[in-house]
Amino acid sequence: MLDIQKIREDVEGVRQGILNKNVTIDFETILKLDQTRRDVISEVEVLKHKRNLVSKEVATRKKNQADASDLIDRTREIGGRIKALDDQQRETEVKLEECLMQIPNLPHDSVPVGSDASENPVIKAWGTRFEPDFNLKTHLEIGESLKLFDFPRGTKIAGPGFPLYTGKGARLERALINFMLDFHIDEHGYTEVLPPVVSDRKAMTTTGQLPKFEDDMYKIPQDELYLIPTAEVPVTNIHQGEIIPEEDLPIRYCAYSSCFRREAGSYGKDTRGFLRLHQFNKVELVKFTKPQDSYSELEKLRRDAEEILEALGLEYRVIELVTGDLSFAAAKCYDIELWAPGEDTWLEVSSCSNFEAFQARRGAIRYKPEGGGKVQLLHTLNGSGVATPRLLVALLESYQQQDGSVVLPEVLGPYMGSAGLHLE
RNA sequence: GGAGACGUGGCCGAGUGGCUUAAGGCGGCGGCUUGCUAAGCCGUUGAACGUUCCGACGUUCCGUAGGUUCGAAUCCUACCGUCUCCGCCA
Repeated sequence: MLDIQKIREDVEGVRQGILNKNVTIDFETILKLDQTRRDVISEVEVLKHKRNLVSKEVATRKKNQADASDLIDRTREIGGRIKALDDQQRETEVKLEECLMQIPNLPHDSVPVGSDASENPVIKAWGTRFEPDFNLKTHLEIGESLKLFDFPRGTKIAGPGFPLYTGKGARLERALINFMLDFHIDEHGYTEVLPPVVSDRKAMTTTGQLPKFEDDMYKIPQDELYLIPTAEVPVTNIHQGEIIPEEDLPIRYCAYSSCFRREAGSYGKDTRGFLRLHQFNKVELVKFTKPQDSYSELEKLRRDAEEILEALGLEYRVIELVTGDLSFAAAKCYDIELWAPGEDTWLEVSSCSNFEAFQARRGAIRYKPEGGGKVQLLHTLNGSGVATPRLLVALLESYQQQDGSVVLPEVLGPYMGSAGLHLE
Protein backbone atom coordinates (compact mmCIF):
# COMPACT_ATOMS: atom_id res chain seq x y z
CA MET A 1 0.00 0.00 0.00
CA LEU A 2 1.22 3.48 -0.80
CA ASP A 3 1.16 6.37 1.64
CA ILE A 4 -2.00 8.40 1.04
CA GLN A 5 -0.07 11.48 2.12
CA LYS A 6 2.47 10.92 -0.66
CA ILE A 7 -0.34 10.58 -3.19
CA ARG A 8 -1.88 13.79 -1.89
CA GLU A 9 1.42 15.67 -2.14
CA ASP A 10 2.75 14.39 -5.48
CA VAL A 11 0.00 12.77 -7.45
CA GLU A 12 1.73 13.26 -10.82
CA GLY A 13 4.97 11.68 -9.64
CA VAL A 14 3.08 8.69 -8.28
CA ARG A 15 0.97 8.41 -11.42
CA GLN A 16 4.09 8.26 -13.61
CA GLY A 17 5.78 5.64 -11.42
CA ILE A 18 2.70 3.43 -11.54
CA LEU A 19 2.42 3.98 -15.28
CA ASN A 20 5.99 2.69 -15.65
CA LYS A 21 4.66 -0.53 -14.11
CA ASN A 22 2.06 -0.66 -16.90
CA VAL A 23 -0.79 0.11 -14.50
CA THR A 24 -3.28 2.94 -14.72
CA ILE A 25 -5.04 4.10 -11.57
CA ASP A 26 -7.87 6.58 -11.13
CA PHE A 27 -6.19 8.87 -8.63
CA GLU A 28 -8.92 11.53 -8.86
CA THR A 29 -11.42 9.23 -7.17
CA ILE A 30 -8.88 8.45 -4.48
CA LEU A 31 -8.11 12.10 -3.77
CA LYS A 32 -11.83 12.86 -3.59
CA LEU A 33 -12.42 10.05 -1.08
CA ASP A 34 -9.46 11.27 0.93
CA GLN A 35 -10.90 14.79 1.03
CA THR A 36 -14.35 13.53 2.03
CA ARG A 37 -12.84 11.44 4.76
CA ARG A 38 -10.97 14.36 6.26
CA ASP A 39 -13.98 16.65 6.04
CA VAL A 40 -16.18 14.13 7.83
CA ILE A 41 -13.58 13.57 10.53
CA SER A 42 -13.27 17.28 11.22
CA GLU A 43 -17.02 17.64 11.52
CA VAL A 44 -17.57 14.62 13.74
CA GLU A 45 -14.71 15.51 16.04
CA VAL A 46 -16.24 18.89 16.83
CA LEU A 47 -19.50 17.15 17.69
CA LYS A 48 -17.82 14.54 19.84
CA HIS A 49 -15.97 17.25 21.71
CA LYS A 50 -19.28 18.96 22.38
CA ARG A 51 -20.86 15.72 23.55
CA ASN A 52 -18.02 15.06 25.95
CA LEU A 53 -18.42 18.50 27.51
CA VAL A 54 -22.18 18.25 27.87
CA SER A 55 -21.99 14.70 29.26
CA LYS A 56 -19.61 15.91 31.89
CA GLU A 57 -22.06 18.64 32.80
CA VAL A 58 -24.84 16.04 33.09
CA ALA A 59 -22.72 14.10 35.53
CA THR A 60 -22.09 17.20 37.62
CA ARG A 61 -25.78 18.09 37.82
CA LYS A 62 -26.83 14.55 38.70
CA LYS A 63 -24.28 14.50 41.46
CA ASN A 64 -25.90 17.67 42.81
CA GLN A 65 -29.41 16.20 42.42
CA ALA A 66 -30.20 18.87 39.80
CA ASP A 67 -32.37 18.35 36.74
CA ALA A 68 -30.43 17.65 33.54
CA SER A 69 -33.20 16.76 31.13
CA ASP A 70 -32.57 19.75 28.85
CA LEU A 71 -28.90 18.73 28.48
CA ILE A 72 -29.84 15.10 27.92
CA ASP A 73 -32.18 16.09 25.10
CA ARG A 74 -29.43 18.12 23.50
CA THR A 75 -26.91 15.32 23.72
CA ARG A 76 -29.37 12.84 22.33
CA GLU A 77 -29.72 15.03 19.27
CA ILE A 78 -25.93 15.40 18.93
CA GLY A 79 -25.58 11.65 19.34
CA GLY A 80 -27.78 11.03 16.33
CA ARG A 81 -25.70 13.27 14.10
CA ILE A 82 -22.50 11.65 15.35
CA LYS A 83 -23.84 8.22 14.47
CA ALA A 84 -24.65 9.30 10.93
CA LEU A 85 -21.22 10.86 10.44
CA ASP A 86 -19.44 7.86 11.97
CA ASP A 87 -21.20 5.64 9.46
CA GLN A 88 -20.22 7.94 6.63
CA GLN A 89 -16.60 7.96 7.80
CA ARG A 90 -16.49 4.19 8.00
CA GLU A 91 -17.97 3.85 4.53
CA THR A 92 -15.52 6.32 3.05
CA GLU A 93 -12.57 4.62 4.69
CA VAL A 94 -13.59 1.21 3.39
CA LYS A 95 -13.86 2.59 -0.14
CA LEU A 96 -10.56 4.44 0.14
CA GLU A 97 -8.80 1.36 1.48
CA GLU A 98 -10.21 -0.75 -1.34
CA CYS A 99 -8.77 1.69 -3.85
CA LEU A 100 -5.39 1.91 -2.16
CA MET A 101 -5.10 -1.88 -1.98
CA GLN A 102 -5.31 -2.03 -5.78
CA ILE A 103 -2.30 0.23 -6.33
CA PRO A 104 1.01 -1.54 -6.93
CA ASN A 105 4.20 -0.42 -5.24
CA LEU A 106 6.24 2.35 -6.86
CA PRO A 107 9.45 1.28 -8.59
CA HIS A 108 12.68 2.55 -7.00
CA ASP A 109 14.49 5.33 -8.90
CA SER A 110 17.36 2.96 -9.74
CA VAL A 111 15.09 0.53 -11.62
CA PRO A 112 15.42 0.79 -15.42
CA VAL A 113 12.21 1.86 -17.11
CA GLY A 114 10.96 -0.77 -19.52
CA SER A 115 7.73 -2.36 -20.61
CA ASP A 116 8.30 -6.11 -20.24
CA ALA A 117 10.68 -8.97 -19.48
CA SER A 118 12.32 -8.80 -22.89
CA GLU A 119 14.01 -5.58 -21.80
CA ASN A 120 15.46 -6.93 -18.53
CA PRO A 121 19.23 -6.39 -18.56
CA VAL A 122 21.61 -9.20 -17.58
CA ILE A 123 23.86 -7.65 -14.96
CA LYS A 124 26.05 -10.58 -14.00
CA ALA A 125 27.11 -14.01 -15.21
CA TRP A 126 29.03 -16.66 -13.27
CA GLY A 127 30.41 -20.12 -13.99
CA THR A 128 31.42 -22.07 -17.04
CA ARG A 129 29.21 -23.75 -19.61
CA PHE A 130 28.86 -27.55 -19.27
CA GLU A 131 29.53 -28.73 -22.84
CA PRO A 132 30.71 -32.36 -22.88
CA ASP A 133 31.22 -34.25 -26.13
CA PHE A 134 28.31 -36.65 -25.60
CA ASN A 135 24.60 -36.10 -26.14
CA LEU A 136 23.01 -34.36 -23.19
CA LYS A 137 19.90 -35.79 -21.58
CA THR A 138 17.09 -33.77 -20.06
CA HIS A 139 16.32 -34.05 -16.35
CA LEU A 140 13.22 -36.07 -17.25
CA GLU A 141 15.26 -38.68 -19.08
CA ILE A 142 17.81 -38.80 -16.29
CA GLY A 143 15.16 -38.99 -13.58
CA GLU A 144 13.22 -41.74 -15.28
CA SER A 145 16.20 -43.97 -15.93
CA LEU A 146 17.59 -43.49 -12.40
CA LYS A 147 14.11 -43.68 -10.80
CA LEU A 148 14.50 -40.38 -8.97
CA PHE A 149 10.89 -39.36 -9.40
CA ASP A 150 7.63 -40.66 -10.80
CA PHE A 151 5.40 -38.10 -12.48
CA PRO A 152 2.69 -40.53 -13.70
CA ARG A 153 2.03 -41.76 -10.19
CA GLY A 154 2.19 -38.26 -8.75
CA THR A 155 -0.52 -37.34 -11.23
CA LYS A 156 -2.54 -40.40 -10.23
CA ILE A 157 -2.58 -39.17 -6.62
CA ALA A 158 -3.20 -35.45 -7.02
CA GLY A 159 -3.25 -34.52 -10.68
CA PRO A 160 -0.51 -33.00 -12.83
CA GLY A 161 1.94 -30.67 -11.18
CA PHE A 162 2.22 -32.56 -7.90
CA PRO A 163 5.55 -34.34 -8.01
CA LEU A 164 6.36 -37.66 -6.40
CA TYR A 165 10.04 -38.05 -5.52
CA THR A 166 11.30 -41.58 -5.13
CA GLY A 167 14.36 -43.29 -3.65
CA LYS A 168 17.55 -41.32 -4.15
CA GLY A 169 15.53 -38.55 -5.79
CA ALA A 170 13.65 -38.00 -2.53
CA ARG A 171 16.91 -38.16 -0.66
CA LEU A 172 18.47 -35.61 -3.01
CA GLU A 173 15.53 -33.23 -2.62
CA ARG A 174 15.84 -33.42 1.15
CA ALA A 175 19.62 -33.03 0.90
CA LEU A 176 19.28 -29.84 -1.11
CA ILE A 177 16.82 -28.35 1.37
CA ASN A 178 19.01 -29.16 4.33
CA PHE A 179 22.17 -28.00 2.60
CA MET A 180 20.62 -24.63 1.78
CA LEU A 181 19.15 -24.16 5.26
CA ASP A 182 22.44 -24.96 6.99
CA PHE A 183 24.35 -22.71 4.60
CA HIS A 184 22.17 -19.68 5.28
CA ILE A 185 22.05 -20.30 9.01
CA ASP A 186 25.76 -21.01 9.49
CA GLU A 187 27.37 -18.87 6.78
CA HIS A 188 24.95 -15.97 6.42
CA GLY A 189 23.58 -15.53 9.92
CA TYR A 190 19.90 -16.19 9.32
CA THR A 191 17.57 -17.42 12.04
CA GLU A 192 15.68 -20.53 11.03
CA VAL A 193 11.89 -20.64 11.24
CA LEU A 194 9.52 -23.38 10.15
CA PRO A 195 6.18 -21.70 9.41
CA PRO A 196 2.63 -22.91 8.82
CA VAL A 197 1.91 -23.75 5.18
CA VAL A 198 -1.49 -22.06 5.38
CA SER A 199 -2.25 -18.42 6.10
CA ASP A 200 -5.40 -16.36 6.59
CA ARG A 201 -6.77 -13.46 4.56
CA LYS A 202 -5.06 -10.85 6.67
CA ALA A 203 -1.63 -12.40 6.22
CA MET A 204 -2.19 -12.81 2.49
CA THR A 205 -3.18 -9.15 2.29
CA THR A 206 -0.05 -7.96 4.08
CA THR A 207 2.29 -9.46 1.53
CA GLY A 208 0.12 -8.48 -1.45
CA GLN A 209 -1.34 -11.78 -2.64
CA LEU A 210 -4.77 -10.45 -1.74
CA PRO A 211 -7.03 -8.87 -2.76
CA LYS A 212 -5.78 -8.96 -6.36
CA PHE A 213 -4.48 -12.48 -6.86
CA GLU A 214 -7.06 -14.67 -5.18
CA ASP A 215 -7.31 -17.00 -8.18
CA ASP A 216 -3.63 -17.86 -8.07
CA MET A 217 -3.96 -19.60 -4.73
CA TYR A 218 -5.39 -22.80 -3.32
CA LYS A 219 -8.14 -21.98 -0.87
CA ILE A 220 -9.68 -23.93 1.98
CA PRO A 221 -13.13 -22.29 2.18
CA GLN A 222 -14.32 -24.21 5.23
CA ASP A 223 -11.63 -22.61 7.37
CA GLU A 224 -11.02 -19.42 5.37
CA LEU A 225 -7.40 -20.36 4.84
CA TYR A 226 -5.10 -20.33 1.85
CA LEU A 227 -2.20 -22.63 1.04
CA ILE A 228 0.90 -20.44 0.91
CA PRO A 229 2.45 -19.76 -2.51
CA THR A 230 5.72 -18.95 -0.71
CA ALA A 231 7.04 -18.90 2.86
CA GLU A 232 7.29 -15.13 2.38
CA VAL A 233 3.66 -14.93 3.49
CA PRO A 234 3.79 -16.54 6.94
CA VAL A 235 7.33 -15.36 7.67
CA THR A 236 6.70 -11.70 6.83
CA ASN A 237 3.56 -11.87 8.95
CA ILE A 238 5.51 -13.07 11.99
CA HIS A 239 5.81 -9.42 12.95
CA GLN A 240 2.45 -8.24 11.63
CA GLY A 241 1.07 -5.49 13.89
CA GLU A 242 4.25 -5.26 15.94
CA ILE A 243 6.55 -2.42 16.91
CA ILE A 244 10.14 -3.72 16.89
CA PRO A 245 12.96 -1.99 18.83
CA GLU A 246 15.54 -0.57 16.43
CA GLU A 247 18.35 -2.51 18.10
CA ASP A 248 16.69 -5.78 16.99
CA LEU A 249 17.05 -4.80 13.32
CA PRO A 250 17.87 -6.15 10.89
CA ILE A 251 15.96 -9.37 11.47
CA ARG A 252 16.87 -12.14 9.03
CA TYR A 253 14.77 -15.26 8.79
CA CYS A 254 15.39 -18.35 6.76
CA ALA A 255 12.53 -20.77 6.20
CA TYR A 256 11.89 -23.97 4.37
CA SER A 257 8.35 -24.64 3.21
CA SER A 258 6.34 -26.40 0.60
CA CYS A 259 4.77 -23.86 -1.75
CA PHE A 260 1.45 -24.18 -3.54
CA ARG A 261 0.48 -22.36 -6.71
CA ARG A 262 -2.52 -22.92 -8.90
CA GLU A 263 -0.64 -21.37 -11.81
CA ALA A 264 -3.97 -20.30 -13.25
CA GLY A 265 -3.63 -19.08 -16.80
CA SER A 266 -0.29 -20.75 -17.44
CA TYR A 267 -1.51 -24.08 -18.78
CA GLY A 268 0.55 -25.41 -21.62
CA LYS A 269 3.54 -23.29 -20.59
CA ASP A 270 6.67 -25.02 -19.28
CA THR A 271 4.60 -28.00 -18.25
CA ARG A 272 7.37 -30.53 -18.74
CA GLY A 273 8.71 -32.22 -15.62
CA PHE A 274 9.90 -29.89 -12.90
CA LEU A 275 9.76 -26.65 -14.86
CA ARG A 276 6.39 -25.52 -13.46
CA LEU A 277 4.58 -27.22 -10.60
CA HIS A 278 1.57 -26.79 -8.33
CA GLN A 279 3.58 -27.86 -5.32
CA PHE A 280 7.29 -27.38 -4.78
CA ASN A 281 9.89 -26.89 -2.08
CA LYS A 282 11.70 -23.67 -1.41
CA VAL A 283 14.07 -22.16 1.11
CA GLU A 284 13.08 -18.54 1.55
CA LEU A 285 15.01 -15.61 3.02
CA VAL A 286 13.08 -12.75 4.63
CA LYS A 287 14.49 -9.55 6.11
CA PHE A 288 13.12 -6.72 8.20
CA THR A 289 15.35 -3.63 8.02
CA LYS A 290 15.52 0.06 8.75
CA PRO A 291 14.51 2.07 5.67
CA GLN A 292 18.00 3.46 5.12
CA ASP A 293 19.51 -0.06 5.07
CA SER A 294 17.12 -1.88 2.79
CA TYR A 295 19.01 -1.43 -0.47
CA SER A 296 22.35 -2.58 0.88
CA GLU A 297 20.50 -5.52 2.44
CA LEU A 298 19.00 -6.33 -0.96
CA GLU A 299 22.49 -6.66 -2.44
CA LYS A 300 23.54 -8.95 0.41
CA LEU A 301 20.37 -10.98 0.02
CA ARG A 302 21.16 -11.55 -3.63
CA ARG A 303 24.70 -12.60 -2.74
CA ASP A 304 23.34 -15.06 -0.18
CA ALA A 305 21.34 -16.76 -2.93
CA GLU A 306 24.20 -16.62 -5.43
CA GLU A 307 26.60 -18.28 -3.00
CA ILE A 308 24.36 -21.33 -2.80
CA LEU A 309 24.65 -21.76 -6.55
CA GLU A 310 28.40 -21.16 -6.47
CA ALA A 311 28.84 -23.75 -3.74
CA LEU A 312 27.03 -26.22 -6.00
CA GLY A 313 29.18 -25.15 -8.96
CA LEU A 314 26.25 -24.22 -11.20
CA GLU A 315 26.35 -21.64 -13.97
CA TYR A 316 24.03 -18.72 -13.29
CA ARG A 317 23.22 -15.21 -14.39
CA VAL A 318 21.48 -12.31 -12.69
CA ILE A 319 18.73 -10.27 -14.31
CA GLU A 320 17.53 -6.90 -13.15
CA LEU A 321 13.81 -6.46 -13.68
CA VAL A 322 12.64 -3.37 -15.55
CA THR A 323 9.71 -1.39 -14.16
CA GLY A 324 7.14 -3.12 -16.38
CA ASP A 325 8.17 -6.58 -15.22
CA LEU A 326 8.21 -5.85 -11.47
CA SER A 327 5.66 -7.69 -9.39
CA PHE A 328 2.80 -5.90 -7.67
CA ALA A 329 4.51 -5.39 -4.31
CA ALA A 330 8.15 -4.96 -5.38
CA ALA A 331 10.08 -1.69 -5.62
CA LYS A 332 13.16 -3.42 -7.04
CA CYS A 333 13.89 -7.00 -7.95
CA TYR A 334 16.66 -9.27 -9.20
CA ASP A 335 16.03 -12.67 -10.72
CA ILE A 336 18.70 -15.35 -10.67
CA GLU A 337 18.65 -17.94 -13.44
CA LEU A 338 20.44 -21.25 -13.71
CA TRP A 339 21.67 -22.73 -16.95
CA ALA A 340 20.03 -26.10 -17.64
CA PRO A 341 22.24 -27.82 -20.25
CA GLY A 342 19.74 -30.58 -21.09
CA GLU A 343 16.84 -28.24 -21.54
CA ASP A 344 19.21 -25.81 -23.24
CA THR A 345 17.69 -22.85 -21.45
CA TRP A 346 17.88 -20.51 -18.46
CA LEU A 347 15.64 -21.32 -15.48
CA GLU A 348 14.62 -18.83 -12.82
CA VAL A 349 15.45 -20.19 -9.36
CA SER A 350 15.41 -17.05 -7.27
CA SER A 351 13.74 -13.69 -7.09
CA CYS A 352 15.17 -11.15 -4.63
CA SER A 353 13.00 -8.13 -3.92
CA ASN A 354 12.86 -5.02 -1.80
CA PHE A 355 9.28 -4.09 -0.93
CA GLU A 356 10.31 -0.99 1.01
CA ALA A 357 7.36 -0.01 3.24
CA PHE A 358 4.68 -1.46 0.95
CA GLN A 359 4.09 -4.67 2.90
CA ALA A 360 4.95 -3.04 6.22
CA ARG A 361 2.15 -0.52 5.74
CA ARG A 362 -0.38 -3.23 4.84
CA GLY A 363 0.65 -5.32 7.84
CA ALA A 364 1.43 -2.46 10.27
CA ILE A 365 5.01 -3.62 10.85
CA ARG A 366 6.94 -0.81 12.49
CA TYR A 367 10.05 -0.09 14.50
CA LYS A 368 10.86 2.24 17.36
CA PRO A 369 14.06 4.23 16.87
CA GLU A 370 16.67 4.05 19.61
CA GLY A 371 16.57 7.13 21.81
CA GLY A 372 12.84 7.65 21.46
CA GLY A 373 12.09 8.96 17.98
CA LYS A 374 8.72 8.50 16.31
CA VAL A 375 7.61 4.97 15.53
CA GLN A 376 7.80 4.35 11.79
CA LEU A 377 7.31 1.67 9.16
CA LEU A 378 10.27 -0.58 8.48
CA HIS A 379 11.24 -2.17 5.17
CA THR A 380 10.72 -5.81 4.21
CA LEU A 381 12.68 -7.85 1.69
CA ASN A 382 12.70 -11.42 0.58
CA GLY A 383 14.39 -13.73 -1.80
CA SER A 384 14.39 -17.38 -2.71
CA GLY A 385 17.46 -19.09 -1.43
CA VAL A 386 16.51 -21.06 -3.59
CA ALA A 387 13.57 -23.05 -5.03
CA THR A 388 14.39 -26.72 -5.50
CA PRO A 389 12.64 -27.96 -8.65
CA ARG A 390 14.62 -26.00 -11.18
CA LEU A 391 17.73 -26.31 -9.05
CA LEU A 392 17.29 -30.07 -9.30
CA VAL A 393 16.89 -29.78 -13.06
CA ALA A 394 20.10 -27.78 -13.48
CA LEU A 395 21.95 -30.01 -11.05
CA LEU A 396 21.04 -33.30 -12.72
CA GLU A 397 21.67 -31.95 -16.18
CA SER A 398 24.96 -30.27 -15.25
CA TYR A 399 26.46 -33.26 -13.46
CA GLN A 400 25.31 -36.02 -15.81
CA GLN A 401 27.88 -38.50 -17.10
CA GLN A 402 28.22 -40.17 -20.45
CA ASP A 403 26.98 -43.48 -19.01
CA GLY A 404 23.71 -41.89 -17.87
CA SER A 405 24.65 -41.64 -14.20
CA VAL A 406 25.05 -38.45 -12.19
CA VAL A 407 27.95 -37.50 -9.92
CA LEU A 408 26.81 -34.86 -7.43
CA PRO A 409 29.07 -32.07 -6.11
CA GLU A 410 31.08 -32.77 -2.95
CA VAL A 411 29.19 -30.27 -0.74
CA LEU A 412 26.17 -32.56 -0.79
CA GLY A 413 28.17 -35.51 0.56
CA PRO A 414 27.14 -35.11 4.21
CA TYR A 415 23.52 -34.74 3.16
CA MET A 416 23.32 -37.71 0.82
CA GLY A 417 24.73 -39.99 3.48
CA SER A 418 24.54 -43.66 2.60
CA ALA A 419 22.98 -42.87 -0.77
CA GLY A 420 26.31 -41.41 -1.84
CA LEU A 421 27.10 -38.86 -4.52
CA HIS A 422 26.98 -41.25 -7.45
CA LEU A 423 23.45 -41.75 -8.73
CA GLU A 424 23.30 -44.71 -11.09
C1' G B 1 -15.80 -32.08 19.76
C1' G B 2 -17.95 -31.00 25.24
C1' A B 3 -17.65 -27.98 29.90
C1' G B 4 -15.63 -23.92 32.49
C1' A B 5 -12.43 -19.58 33.42
C1' C B 6 -10.19 -15.48 31.42
C1' G B 7 -8.75 -11.35 27.73
C1' U B 8 -7.01 -3.69 30.59
C1' G B 9 -0.58 0.13 28.44
C1' G B 10 6.34 -2.88 27.14
C1' C B 11 5.05 -6.24 31.65
C1' C B 12 2.13 -7.15 36.31
C1' G B 13 -2.38 -5.41 37.99
C1' A B 14 -6.88 -2.15 40.09
C1' G B 15 -11.28 -0.77 38.06
C1' U B 16 -19.31 -3.73 38.04
C1' G B 17 -22.62 3.06 34.20
C1' G B 18 -20.52 9.68 35.29
C1' C B 19 -15.23 10.92 41.09
C1' U B 20 -10.80 7.32 35.21
C1' U B 21 -7.92 12.60 32.44
C1' A B 22 -7.19 3.94 33.14
C1' A B 23 -5.10 3.85 40.11
C1' G B 24 -0.73 1.39 41.89
C1' G B 25 3.64 -1.34 40.86
C1' C B 26 7.64 -3.23 37.59
C1' G B 27 10.56 -1.94 33.51
C1' G B 28 12.41 2.17 30.33
C1' C B 29 14.06 7.31 29.83
C1' G B 30 15.81 12.16 32.04
C1' G B 31 17.67 14.55 36.31
C1' C B 32 19.24 15.08 41.53
C1' U B 33 21.85 12.81 45.45
C1' U B 34 26.65 10.09 46.72
C1' G B 35 27.49 7.51 53.97
C1' C B 36 19.75 4.71 53.05
C1' U B 37 24.97 2.28 48.44
C1' A B 38 22.90 -5.25 45.75
C1' A B 39 20.67 1.99 47.19
C1' G B 40 17.53 6.65 47.71
C1' C B 41 14.69 10.91 45.78
C1' C B 42 12.20 13.84 41.85
C1' G B 43 10.22 14.02 37.07
C1' U B 44 8.70 11.50 32.76
C1' U B 45 6.47 7.43 29.92
C1' G B 46 1.86 4.21 24.23
C1' A B 47 -0.51 4.21 19.29
C1' A B 48 -3.68 5.98 15.24
C1' C B 49 -6.15 9.94 12.95
C1' G B 50 -7.57 15.11 12.14
C1' U B 51 -6.57 20.49 12.62
C1' U B 52 -2.26 23.55 13.08
C1' C B 53 -0.25 30.24 13.48
C1' C B 54 4.58 24.00 14.39
C1' G B 55 3.60 26.35 20.39
C1' A B 56 -0.01 23.01 20.51
C1' C B 57 -5.28 21.56 20.30
C1' G B 58 -8.93 17.83 19.42
C1' U B 59 -10.86 12.80 18.49
C1' U B 60 -10.34 7.59 18.98
C1' C B 61 -8.13 3.11 21.15
C1' C B 62 -9.20 -1.54 27.65
C1' G B 63 -9.20 -8.97 22.44
C1' U B 64 -12.47 -7.82 17.63
C1' A B 65 -17.18 -6.26 15.68
C1' G B 66 -21.97 -4.68 16.61
C1' G B 67 -25.82 -3.05 20.21
C1' U B 68 -28.21 -0.52 24.71
C1' U B 69 -27.53 4.57 26.96
C1' C B 70 -27.58 11.60 27.38
C1' G B 71 -22.89 9.01 28.77
C1' A B 72 -19.64 2.27 28.31
C1' A B 73 -13.18 -0.59 30.15
C1' U B 74 -17.82 -1.45 33.06
C1' C B 75 -24.37 -3.72 30.63
C1' C B 76 -26.11 -7.00 26.12
C1' U B 77 -25.01 -10.07 21.50
C1' A B 78 -21.76 -12.45 18.15
C1' C B 79 -16.96 -13.72 16.91
C1' C B 80 -11.63 -14.50 17.86
C1' G B 81 -7.80 -15.95 21.13
C1' U B 82 -5.53 -18.03 25.71
C1' C B 83 -5.73 -21.34 29.86
C1' U B 84 -7.89 -25.66 32.71
C1' C B 85 -10.60 -30.26 32.71
C1' C B 86 -12.92 -34.18 29.68
C1' G B 87 -13.08 -36.72 24.87
C1' C B 88 -10.26 -37.95 20.49
C1' C B 89 -5.45 -38.44 18.50
C1' A B 90 0.41 -38.67 15.51
